[in-house]
Formats: sequence, C-alpha cells, structure tokens
Amino acid sequence: MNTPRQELEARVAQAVQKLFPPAPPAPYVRPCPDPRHGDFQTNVALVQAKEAKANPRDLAAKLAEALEIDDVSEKPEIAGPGFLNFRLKPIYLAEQVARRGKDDRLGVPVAAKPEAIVIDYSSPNIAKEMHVGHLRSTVLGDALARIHCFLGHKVIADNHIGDWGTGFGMILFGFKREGDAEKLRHDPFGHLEAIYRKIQAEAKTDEAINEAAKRELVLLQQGDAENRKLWEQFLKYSLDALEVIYQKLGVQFDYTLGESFYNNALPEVVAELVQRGLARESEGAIAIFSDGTLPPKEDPFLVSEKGEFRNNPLLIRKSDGGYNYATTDLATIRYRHEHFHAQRVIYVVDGRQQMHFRQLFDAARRWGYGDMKLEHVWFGTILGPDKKPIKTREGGDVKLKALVAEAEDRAEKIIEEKRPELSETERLRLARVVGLGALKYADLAQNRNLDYVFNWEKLLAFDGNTAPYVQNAYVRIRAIFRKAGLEEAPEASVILAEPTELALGRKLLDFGDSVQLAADEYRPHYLCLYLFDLATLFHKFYEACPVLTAEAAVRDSRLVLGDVTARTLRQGLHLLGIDVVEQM
RNA sequence: GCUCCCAUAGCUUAACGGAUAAAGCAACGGUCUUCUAAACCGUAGAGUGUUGGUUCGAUUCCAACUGGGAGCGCCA
Repeated sequence: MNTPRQELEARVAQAVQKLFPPAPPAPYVRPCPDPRHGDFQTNVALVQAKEAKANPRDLAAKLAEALEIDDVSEKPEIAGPGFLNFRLKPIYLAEQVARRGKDDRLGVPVAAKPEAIVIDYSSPNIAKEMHVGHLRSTVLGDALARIHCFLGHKVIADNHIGDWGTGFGMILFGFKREGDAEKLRHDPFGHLEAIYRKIQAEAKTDEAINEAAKRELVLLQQGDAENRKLWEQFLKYSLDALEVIYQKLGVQFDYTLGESFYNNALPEVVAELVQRGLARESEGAIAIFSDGTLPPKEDPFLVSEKGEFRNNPLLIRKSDGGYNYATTDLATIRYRHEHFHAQRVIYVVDGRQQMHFRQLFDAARRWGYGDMKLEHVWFGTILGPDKKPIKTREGGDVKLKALVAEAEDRAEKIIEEKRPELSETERLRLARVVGLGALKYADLAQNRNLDYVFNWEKLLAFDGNTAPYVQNAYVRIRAIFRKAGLEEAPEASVILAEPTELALGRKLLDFGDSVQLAADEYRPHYLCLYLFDLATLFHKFYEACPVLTAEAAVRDSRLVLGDVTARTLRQGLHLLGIDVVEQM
C-alpha cells in the first residue's frame, strides 16, 4: 500500500520519464510546506527547465497535461515560478483511510530491500550505575531498533557494555585491598563505583598505585585466574542490576556482547592489522596511521598544527601490552560482519566521539569492510546547571532509576488530582505508563544533535508536544468505543465531509512517510512531530464532530476514522517505546 | 593552533533548497447540563548571530567572521 506521497511520486516519475529523458533525479514529490498551497508539490519542472534552458511554467504545464492522476488528485495547479501543486481528492482520501482500517500495518510499506542491521546502543559501564547520561543512547537506540524492525529489517539489538576497560584495573586493585563480597551482592554499582573513585583519586597523586592498577588490568586481560574470577562476580551482579532498570524502561536487547567478549580476538586482530601494513609500532605502542589516500583535510588520521599536518594515529595496543577500545571496536566490526552478516551497523553514541568513529570507520574500510554501512548516529550532551556535561566525579549526576521514579511520582500526583475515583493499583499502573512515556518522549521529540541542560520540568513535562498529550488522544477514542459498547470499528465506508474530518483523514495517510523519514535520518523526532500533529487534529475533530449522536452512516464513518487514528497513535508510540492506556 | 557541532519569538524547539518562518511553554482573553477540560478557540510575540556568495528561490548550500560547546597519542 502506497502512501499518497509515494503514489504521486510514482505517477510523476512515469510522466517525467516520458517527457524529460534523461530524467532528473528523484524524489520529485514532497509535502507542501504550507497547506494553503495544496497537499503535495513537485518542483521537477523547475529543475528540468534549468537543465533544458526552457521556461519552467511551460514545462509545468506540459507535465500537468501528461500526468494521469485523476483518481488521486484534483487537476494540479501551476504556481509560482513553476511548481505543480496537488490537492488530494476527498474520495481518494476516504478510500485510503478505509483501506488502512483493514490493514495491520496502517499503510506503512515494508522496506524494498530488507537489511541485517546491528544497532549498538545504551552501552553502560558495568561498574557504574546508569545515569541520565545513558538516557539518550538507550531511548534513541531502542526507538531506532523498533522503527527499523517495523520496516521489515532484520534488527540485531546489541548492548556493547563496558565490562573490560582500564577502570577495571583500578577496581580490581581496590577490591583486593578493601572489597566486600556482601556489599558487592547487594549494591554492585554503589560498591564498585566507590572503589573506583577512591583508587582513581589515589592514582592521580600516587604513581605506584597507578602502576599497580595497570598491572591488575594486564593480568585480567591475560587470563589471570583470580582476577578473572573476581571480574566474573562484578559482571554477574552488575548485569542483574542492569536488567532491573531495563525492565523498568521496557528496553530489550538481542545480545549483550560487551567489550570482554572480544578479548580473545584482540591479539590476533592487532597481528593481522600489522601484517597487512595498516598498523605499525610507534613509541612502544601499536597504531594505525594515515594511508595518504584522502585529502589531508578530510583524513581523520591527520591533524593540522601551525600549518603542518601531523599524525593523529588510532592506538590499538598500548605500550604496556594492554588494548584500547579502538581494538575492541575493530574486533566487533569483524564479528558483526562474519557472525551477523550485518549490512549496516548503527552506533548510537555521544557526539564527542565523532573523531574516534571517523578513524574507526576508515580503518574498517581499509581492513576490507567497506561494503558494510557504518553509521555514527550521534547525539548532544546532557549538561548540568553549569552548562558542563553532567559528570559522576562532580557528584552532580542523576541516576536513571531516580529519574524514572520521579517521572512516575509526578504522573501519579496529576492522576490523583484528575481521577480521584481510581484505585491505587490502577493509579500506579497509569503513572508508570504516563510518567515513563513523558520521560522517553521528551528526549525523542527533539533533534538529537542538540545539547540540553538537564531540567526536571523539561524532561517530565506533561503539556504540549509530550507523550501524555498523544496518549490522551488515544484515551478519548477508546472512551468513545467503550461508551458505544464496541470492541472494534464497524464495517463502514468513510465519509470525509467536515473540515476537521478531512484534515484528520489526510494526516492518517502520512504515517508511513513519517516512519520512513525517521528511519532514513535516524531521527525519531520526525515521528514525534507527526504523532503530535495527528493527536492535535484528532482533538479538533473531537471538538467539532460528535460521533455517537451522529446519524448512522456518519457515526460509523467517524468510528472508523477514530479507530484508524487510535491504532496509528498506538503503533506510533509503540515505535518510540511508549505504551498507551485505556483511560487516564 | 587545527577539526567538528551549535546559533530561529521572553524560554524550549520545528521547518526533507521552495511560496506570507511553524509549534509548545510562559502571558493575556474566552469555552464544560452534551463521546474524559491532561482538551478546544482567540490575542500578542521572531524575519532566522554578522557579512558576502551560489540559485528563479536560502533558516537550509558555500566562504569569511562573531559568540558558545566539544575533540585533538597510550581513558572510553
């Protein structure tokens, strides 16, 4: 089932092939930015006119003539310098809404070429409780996984946890000195983090401790039995505790292959890279350098200093024999290629690591994985009140657990006020869905590239473009069905007569475009925007058009309209990892 | 020093190279005997940091500049 845009795209493409060979590049049809001009527009006449040095309005007229779109659109209007504006016919809109009433996918087409896509997100450190800094990767990655899965791709959600880095040297050293098995069991994060902080502080001033910690790490990486056993305990308790928060967040992974999983492969990876001439020894370490194939300005292995380009290598083995995360990342790329046959890997990681990923991706290309699409889907930083990234050491971080609890708490207070008649059980259940939804939505609804200052009010807002607003539209529709005593919409034809009916019906058909756009750009905020618009149009329809008191044919049509709207809202929220409730 | 990111209404943001730049919040004024007012309607509020360029057309692309942030060899 095509979206209206896709339908018009196909029709325009057909006419363009005939009229203007060789055809200018697609896409040709986009939504009108201003609905007063129509529903969709094509500027292909303008593009072609430049190419052919012809009058764009004449070409637009020719194109209008050649188009076969009577069943979809009114006669297209030539406007401005040579646009063709399309206005969808109400009868077409009504038919299409009715078709979506019978379609589980609500008119969202399946990808023409499904891919195996690894999505790498969340990636917490097992020695540190998840805090607000992990929110974006987790929520964004989960939404992207759901969206790509719905589009028919084979999604492999992989939590690349930090269970192996330098920090573990310090933790092992500290745990041996003053660790407590009981504390570890009851509060793994609290205990390990306290040890880590303490040793880290000591190591700053005491070189002997710094060295000792490094030795512990090397021992661990070389398979020392005692260190290995301790580490396995850290891992087990930490994973159990992580599972609790993921459960609460409603986030799931197909795999949790952390850094340690690749440990055994690291020497071999380094050896291969050296043997193939990609990496070489440098100052006791082993590193990948520029191969000189890129222009210096674009080469991630070069940086300019005082007009001279100097090397900016990617270190894959430290001079003490330990490995860096770049090594693990390279081993991970190979594994994902060989084991998952991934055609695409999406890294949902903080934007501060852009340089690292540019180097990593280029190294992977030179290593022979150039046919795998590697995407760094980066996001801005959550800042503290001082406009600096929220950091653990400053003691200013907000635990993810606390954030979720606060969200539920605030939601509960509002529910208590608005629906005092609800039982406590019900109230708590609603608070969970509404509070968590608001929290996730706040992060998803804005452009991921922007930094923002952490703020309870912003993150837990319940008005405006928020999850509760969208959830509420769903609730109102369900209330109508409840009152009517209906489980589902009747078999009925759709009549779009009132302006608010037309606007709502029209919007419903764009669901597929919005999901596709969110996927193409890795930006779920497009989907949020769509759902907010849809909910707004529903609320307007709800004000203007009584459903249950309307005469039979109109009533049934409005029930269908409501049903498709409800299912679209529910599906859309689901793709964002947000649930709905039947009442709120 | 170099590289990357950001700059739009009082605040937070949107705008898939297009037409008179769009929302939410906050402010002000209306609407519940009628499917849940977590709603709806209305008023006021910016010409997109600056200067140029490309284009029929620029918030969007390019260059320079200003301001803010981040990154740049053994942390991840």
